[in-house]
Amino acid sequence: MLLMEYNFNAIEKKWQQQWNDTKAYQVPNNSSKPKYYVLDMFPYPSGAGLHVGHPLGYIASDIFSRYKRLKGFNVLHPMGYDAFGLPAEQYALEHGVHPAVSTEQNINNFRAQLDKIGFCYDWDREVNTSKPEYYKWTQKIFLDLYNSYFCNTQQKARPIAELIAKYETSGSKHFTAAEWQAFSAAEKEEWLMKRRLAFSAYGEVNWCEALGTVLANDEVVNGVSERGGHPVIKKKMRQWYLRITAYADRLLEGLNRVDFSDSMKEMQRNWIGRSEGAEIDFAIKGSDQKLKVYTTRPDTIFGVDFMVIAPELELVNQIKSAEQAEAVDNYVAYVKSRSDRERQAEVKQITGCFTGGYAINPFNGVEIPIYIAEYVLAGYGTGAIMAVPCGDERDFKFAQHFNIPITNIIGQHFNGQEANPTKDAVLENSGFLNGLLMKDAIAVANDKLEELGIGKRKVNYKMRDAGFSRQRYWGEPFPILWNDGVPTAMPESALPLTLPHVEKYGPGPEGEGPLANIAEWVNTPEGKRETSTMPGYAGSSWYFLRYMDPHNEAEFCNRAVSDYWNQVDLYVGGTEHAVGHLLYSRMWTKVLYDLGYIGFDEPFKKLLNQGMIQGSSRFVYRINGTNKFVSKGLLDANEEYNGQKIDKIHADVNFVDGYELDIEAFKKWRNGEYAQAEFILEDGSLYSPTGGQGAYICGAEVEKMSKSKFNTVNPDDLVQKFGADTFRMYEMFLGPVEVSKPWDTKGIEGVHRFLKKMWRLYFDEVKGLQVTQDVPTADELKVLHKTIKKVEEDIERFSFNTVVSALMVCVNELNDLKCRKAAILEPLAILLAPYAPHMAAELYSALGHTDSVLDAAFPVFNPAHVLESTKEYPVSVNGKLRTTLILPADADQVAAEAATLANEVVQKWLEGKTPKKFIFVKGRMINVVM
RNA sequence: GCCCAGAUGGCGGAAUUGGUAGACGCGCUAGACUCAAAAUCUGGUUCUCGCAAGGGAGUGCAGGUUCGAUUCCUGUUCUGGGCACCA
Repeated sequence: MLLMEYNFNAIEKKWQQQWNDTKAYQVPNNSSKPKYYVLDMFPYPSGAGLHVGHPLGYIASDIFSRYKRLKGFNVLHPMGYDAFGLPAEQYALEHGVHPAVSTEQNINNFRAQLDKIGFCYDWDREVNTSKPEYYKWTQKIFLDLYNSYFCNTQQKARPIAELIAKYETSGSKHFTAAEWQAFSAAEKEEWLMKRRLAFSAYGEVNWCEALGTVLANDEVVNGVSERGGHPVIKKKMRQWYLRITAYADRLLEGLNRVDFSDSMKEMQRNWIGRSEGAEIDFAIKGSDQKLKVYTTRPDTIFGVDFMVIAPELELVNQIKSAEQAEAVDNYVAYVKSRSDRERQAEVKQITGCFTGGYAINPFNGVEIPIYIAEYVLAGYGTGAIMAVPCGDERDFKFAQHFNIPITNIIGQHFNGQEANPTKDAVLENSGFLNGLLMKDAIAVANDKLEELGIGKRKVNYKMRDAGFSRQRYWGEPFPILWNDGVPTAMPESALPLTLPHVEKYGPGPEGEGPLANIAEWVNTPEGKRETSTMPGYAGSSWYFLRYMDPHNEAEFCNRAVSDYWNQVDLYVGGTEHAVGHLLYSRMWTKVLYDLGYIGFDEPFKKLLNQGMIQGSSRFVYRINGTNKFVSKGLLDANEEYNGQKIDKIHADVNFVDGYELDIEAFKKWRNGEYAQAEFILEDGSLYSPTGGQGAYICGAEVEKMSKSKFNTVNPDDLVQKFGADTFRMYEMFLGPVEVSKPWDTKGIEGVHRFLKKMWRLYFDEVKGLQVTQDVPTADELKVLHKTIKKVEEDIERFSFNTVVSALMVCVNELNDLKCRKAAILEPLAILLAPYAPHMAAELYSALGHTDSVLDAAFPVFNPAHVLESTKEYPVSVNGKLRTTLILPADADQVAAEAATLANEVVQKWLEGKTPKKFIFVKGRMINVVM
């Protein structure tokens, strides 16, 4: 009995213990082996714990790490926690539990769940962004950002001290050295703030007056607060920002040097949104003010029929006419209640308001009405556009809606029914641009604008500087002190500035963060502390560096150590971080590189995106107003039962077997909420606990996996029931890692059966180990080497699901061959090791090894074993497959043609005619065209 | 609305450079073993016509390129992700 059957519980416990005891996953910072760094996007430790969707990427990266180790690499594969964030604070608000306490509990829970799956993390390197030992360095990097500026000539970050020195000796284009020296501290700081990489400025936030607090976009639903449904408006507040726009071009350029998917690069490029155009100053009728617009199409300037400016611009108040003032004010108030998203999304419903003001076209003197409209955002370009309805669909619809006459500058290219955004039309009605092709006219128009001094070429970015402060408690405090509105940085020696303990998590006065309520913390002899905290992405922008040197108390990461580990070779995570986290961490890396802390300026060499695992929800159907449930098949096409309305209710997937409801479990669910319910089964009979064969069939839908939909599946239960090895393999077997797919627990038994079947190649349940030392046959070697090739190629291209299939095929074939030979089974155990490390270790040691399977050598493919002397060709006639033909592997076209035409099936389809064409692709196929 | 991605049997998926569509697994089904059940094993399983041999159709939808298209191109529908304070 002992170890003869596949006792996964005992095996997994034994090897996890052993690997723990021997520190088998500990990774040294120096090694004669080549290095390889495999990183997962670390998790936010949510209170809901892990569901089966979370480990998908972790398992993929774990397999790859183990594979690389077998291939002889020194592999860094760490794990940690992105532990600051809003949910813990929300939980604190609702339940009074301190975020530090709930976060620690959640981390312990996560850790226990992760450990069961058998990952090869070096836990000695664990990081936790909410620990002072960690955020000390987040604060230090913030100070570096604060104390640096982006030098436009060198195109890199430099210490701000260099800029100050320059100002002192030679001034700038805005002031002389003498003027600088005469500035007050506040005036100096005002100038420096314009250059610092981390800077303070005013920006808009979601403000909820009723709650007295700033809300995250997440907390605002349809313009009102999620909690309480109070109105939310935009309000200006002092914020911290990171000057990521300074790095826009380098962030674009760096994309050419990293291995991300094209779509991921595309998303980042679109986010950065670089465009080349012109800024043009329009005179405003009856005013000295200028209206500055940004356009990528200066060639269309004679087609401008109206201007649109962002409602929040100060200019609006200066140009609105007396008659339009009320309408303008009402519209501005309306826009204040709208989110940026809403403002751009609802194109069908056109809104806007005429200001009563006019701009003057500099080339023909035409008066152009100025409108305000929500679709123009203040944050992009100059916050004002020149609208050309014949060339832009949104402008066209706007013009139609407000009955603005449309000027056609592209002749027959414009049909009056819709705009035509072409650049290939010849311009008409366009003064000095007449007769030019639009794409040629752009440069001509730009030259003219610059010559006349009313405009200039300008590169614009859609990307804005990143908001870096939150009016929250659970984040890194800023090492900043304020005196009379002037910030000063704390010295690095004073770090970490630890987060003080609070009892209440509500907002401070004026909507500041909760820290503002602690007077003794805020007020110091050196000044008032900054009361906002850093956002979630602060700690995650550099964590991959801390893993390299996690215990260093003198620096965030030693240069020699980061030189050794260098870039992350493989980074695994979801596409939802495409533009946020990935851009921020790329920017931080570039800054740290510019300042000489590290020797590379792109953090992630290769990015692998894992898809989302969706939930497969199950529904039960209650007849409306009763406590009676009806099986799915009894519902009619309108989802009604005998004309009665039904309530569709989520049932917990964990007590539905396939589609069949476990009625007794359902009755006990939710404290017996449905204990008294009656059930009409699929066969129409009424359920009774004692009799009957009938079943209650549930409905099913694919939805996001979420607690509220009762479709989450906990990995712990599956590991308990089938073992970690089965669980790991099944997660991979589900489909390609990159693709989203629904979870269905049902199939896990197939993978489990496969592992048992493989086990029985080595062990007989009665006789024990059955492996022999006999010399393998050619067939057996062919099966093995075919598998080695497939497994290696597929892991290298991250096709983990097909590796599982290949191993299944291999075991099936060896089983058919009744192969029991160590020469075959030992390499096979090593092939299995990255996927099912526990079972592989057990098999490997059973074969007599005292060394660890973790450090075995990956089997080497030998093509000699898989050579074929013949090839079965598919033979098509007119592209339709009609038969197959076995030919020698080295057969040439002449031989193939002779054999094909002699074939009786081919002759039948040729009906005695001579084929027009004979296509032969060696090693592939034959096609006869007639 | 804008950006990105996806769609193949009852289900998850395979087909790596345009070359035998449906590997592998689930489910279903027939059988073996068993007093019975579980476990295990063997066979079948895209749809359709046919007793069979053998045809026909088929990779969201509509077109196109090609000797040949799941794969390339154009258009279109639906689904998922992101859109700047969720992480």
